[in-house]
Amino acid sequence: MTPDRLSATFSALADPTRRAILARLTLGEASVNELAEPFDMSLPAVSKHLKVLERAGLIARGRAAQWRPCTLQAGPLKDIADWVEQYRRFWEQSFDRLDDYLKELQGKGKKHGPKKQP
Amino acid sequence: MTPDRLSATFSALADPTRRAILARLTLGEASVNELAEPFDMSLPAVSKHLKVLERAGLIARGRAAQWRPCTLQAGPLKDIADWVEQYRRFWEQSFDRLDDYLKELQGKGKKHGPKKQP
DNA sequence: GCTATATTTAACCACATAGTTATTTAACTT
DNA sequence: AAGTTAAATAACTATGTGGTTAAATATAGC
Repeated sequence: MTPDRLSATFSALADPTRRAILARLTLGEASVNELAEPFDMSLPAVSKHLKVLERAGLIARGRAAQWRPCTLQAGPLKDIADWVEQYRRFWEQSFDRLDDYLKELQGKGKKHGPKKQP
Repeated sequence: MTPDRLSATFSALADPTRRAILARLTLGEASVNELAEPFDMSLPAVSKHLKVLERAGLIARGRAAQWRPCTLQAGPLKDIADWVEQYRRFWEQSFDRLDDYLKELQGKGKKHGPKKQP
């Protein structure tokens, strides 16, 4: 089965090495050797990570002599942002509940705090 | 190695079945059977997906008689939102460039369109 | 054409993932 | 106690992932 784009993007982001590569690319394009330099890992391993990022549409690769400079392509990240945005009210709601709880702890003197079902 | 929380979250979200389960849980808590119903998949398979979601902190499981109602826990999704937000300027920049390009195509008569650095 | 540099590909290994069916555990019902 | 329902676990299979080392490819420079 060909995995959907969103799955491919989440999957690509589920690895700290790949996220670090993306972070590096926010500073500008870089060669494979430059990208590999910070990692205690062979070059082919990094090359594989780049292939995953490329297939997810998160990087593009140019050609300049024997170098293949990589550049960040943030399009799929917008998809992630849009997807997760659907859930915003749920985590804000959680914080609201925590907030309510803390307020209740502080205001012990008050009756009972708000109830959901009276 | 114990994978970091962000990796675990991205990894959990990289599967369309699990994302569908989370979507279902936005409507309220549900039993394992209820969650499994839409999928052409055995119950143990769904049970495994739930375990992945639970270990990523994306759901919590209660107890009510022989049912284990699942509820959405959106906390880790905020981490995703915060992480991806770092990259917003990059996808907006891409759209800006596309926008500039379209404007340039339309306004052929005008001098050169607005420059970033004057 | 030869050699050095940059990168990819091939072949392999260990382990994780996503699914299956069969069995087991837990709690309710009668 | 026996049976039913809900869910998890066990045991297994197939495939994917992340890493390795060694070999192949592509380009630049002499």
